[in-house]
Amino acid sequence: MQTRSVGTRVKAASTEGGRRTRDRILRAAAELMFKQGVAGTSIPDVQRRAQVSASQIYHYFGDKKGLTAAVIEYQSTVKLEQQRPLLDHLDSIDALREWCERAAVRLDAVHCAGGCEIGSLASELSDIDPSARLGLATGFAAWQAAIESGLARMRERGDLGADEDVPALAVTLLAAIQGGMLLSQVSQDATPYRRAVNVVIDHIADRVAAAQASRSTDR
Amino acid sequence: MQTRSVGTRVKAASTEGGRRTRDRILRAAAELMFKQGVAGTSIPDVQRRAQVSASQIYHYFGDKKGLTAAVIEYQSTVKLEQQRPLLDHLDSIDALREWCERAAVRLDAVHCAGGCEIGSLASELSDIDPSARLGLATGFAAWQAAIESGLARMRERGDLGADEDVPALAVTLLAAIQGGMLLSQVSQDATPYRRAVNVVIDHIADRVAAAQASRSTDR
DNA sequence: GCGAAATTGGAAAGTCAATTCCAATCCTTG
DNA sequence: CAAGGATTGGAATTGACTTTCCAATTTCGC
Repeated sequence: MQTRSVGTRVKAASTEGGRRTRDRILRAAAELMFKQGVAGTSIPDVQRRAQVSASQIYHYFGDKKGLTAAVIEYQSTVKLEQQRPLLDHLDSIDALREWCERAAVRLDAVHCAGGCEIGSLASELSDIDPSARLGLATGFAAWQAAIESGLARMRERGDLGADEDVPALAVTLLAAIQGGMLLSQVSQDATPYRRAVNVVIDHIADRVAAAQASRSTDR
Repeated sequence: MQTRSVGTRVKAASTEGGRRTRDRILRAAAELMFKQGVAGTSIPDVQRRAQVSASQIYHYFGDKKGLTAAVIEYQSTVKLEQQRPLLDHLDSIDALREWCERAAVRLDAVHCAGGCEIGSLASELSDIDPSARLGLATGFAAWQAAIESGLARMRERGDLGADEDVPALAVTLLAAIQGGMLLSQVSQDATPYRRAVNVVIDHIADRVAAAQASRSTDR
């Protein structure tokens, strides 16, 4: 991963004020890139939003690519941490529904603007920025791992049959979330997201019911 | 930012050569915008690719927004027509699998670059170009309608129970396709797409099996 | 074949973004 | 408090892109 370019002339903030500035820039850039896309966000845009001068941005991030990379990492980790309490307990149908519905409420709140923070970046950057693609792949992997680990626990516990393809179920839920958010973004209505996600969870619930049935048959 | 602009100074090609030029531009723009995004595609890019001068592009499309709108319509109708034979017969589990696998093969062929022609445009433009969003919503609606009509036929036929929520199943499959393609694009591996789509089709197949079971119970 | 309309080439204007640079100013540390 | 690095402001450079414009040139209807 020769993350290139970023290695150039990037100073880590070593003073308190510096750290706050860097943070302000990062937040502003993340918000703007989420709302308008990376290409639609100019450095002057970020300057205005963060109330900083150009040199501060270049001082801390090197160039726009470096800033973008930082935003990707920021979104990946921040969104993950925000949901940590929920993510760590995705080991029941109810927990899955609750987690997905949480996102639906957020969609409602913003009238479905922007879609998924990571998904939007992924769609825009995957094909044109290899190092960004890597970062985004890592972000998605973390998400998928969280879902998988919940499902795996359900399987160990016997809620799911030993033969269930947990990775496939996990990736399907993630895909439904991403695709559902995209459809909701385009239609400006969270219904597609809710439907897609709930159908997939219904399917998982069916598998749970099947496991239960076969268990009671066994004895 | 109303739909305007497109109404401005756009000449329809009235001569044969003109039509071919317009077409060449449209194809070039569609391809480039697919591969590099709309923002990443400049007019000079399109000029080079289509071997035309700037004035020809502005002559036929008015401005970049008009060109983008034309590309959206082009992708919507062309992709739909390409798949027409399959789309009109999505009324069996096998047909659904065949249709989705067809797309998977295409993903393999391009190493998952670009994702979905409509989905990529949707993600990039939905939030920043209202008229583009409308066009994309129409495009997605056509897709969804095709899936729904196949499922509806299965329901009429009794393959699916009368109580099945066909629109929800259809939107879920569409979401899995879109989300799966996104995940595949990011990971450069068609596996996520294949898994997501097949799990959703498995679910539909389960519903078909359930309908069959309840039918044989009835008699 | 002739005139009008369609089509085309290519230069040029105007804008704006990315990035660099240098001179201030601030902070920390000894 | 003085040196030196960290941080900041803002102008200047460079380059690309969108769009306009006008002068050819071709094509079509008659």
